[in-house]
Amino acid sequence: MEKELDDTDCPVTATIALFGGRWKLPILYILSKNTRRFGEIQVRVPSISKKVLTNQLRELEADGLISRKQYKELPPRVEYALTDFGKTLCPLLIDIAAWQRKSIDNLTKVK
Amino acid sequence: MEKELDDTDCPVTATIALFGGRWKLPILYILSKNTRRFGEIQVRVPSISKKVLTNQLRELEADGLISRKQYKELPPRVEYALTDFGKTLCPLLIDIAAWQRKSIDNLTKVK
DNA sequence: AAAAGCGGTAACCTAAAAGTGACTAATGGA
DNA sequence: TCCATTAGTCACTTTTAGGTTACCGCTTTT
Repeated sequence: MEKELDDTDCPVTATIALFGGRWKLPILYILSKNTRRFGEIQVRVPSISKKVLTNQLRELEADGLISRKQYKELPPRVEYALTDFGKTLCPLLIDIAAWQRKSIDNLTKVK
Repeated sequence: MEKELDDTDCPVTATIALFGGRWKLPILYILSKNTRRFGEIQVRVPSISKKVLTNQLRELEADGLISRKQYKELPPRVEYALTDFGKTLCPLLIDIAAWQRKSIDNLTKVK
């Protein structure tokens, strides 16, 4: 049997690396609706800690999906938004949300 | 500011919990094309160990996305397949793969 | 007679991720 | 005068995930 897929050519592995973190998709989903400040994101993903949120945002930024704009004020103000590249994910986010709504019976049955 | 989302009502969080593991989406993708035996899956996800593969398969099974059929033979034969519920994910898998193909320039640029 | 084949499990260990609490900056308000 | 505010960072500990090796059962092949 010859090998068909590996880490590099599997068409979903590279993608999952981008938003596979437990919080990345929720964060992207939140930002797909509005530009948000750090604290606003944190409130909307309640069980995430500052440290982890910072970390996830940094990775999303490094991957070019979100932008970070820091205002020179005190107290500090930082706004996060989807980049143009990040916005290309929106249809996917919508599809995922739609799938979840259709599947909610199965999802709750399983829990 | 009132809270709008939490872990339970965010429409993408529950979904990411289903296939958010590093290997789950690739496994589902493989099974979307064929029913596969344990060893066949392992060959197609080369850097995964038996232990982790077993673990991921058990979780996917517990979540109702895949089925496990064990034949009473020796050496053992076990076949994994998408359940009907799991099959409802196929369009999503296709969309994700399509997005990745369109975004490959950005993805490689970032790396 | 010995080894390979398959689909695991068990025990053990390391590495990565995540949680926690304290700390910072400059300003506005009580 | 002193506290609250925001978006983090730092140091430290705990939890989790993952890797590694060895082992199993029974039949067929060498």
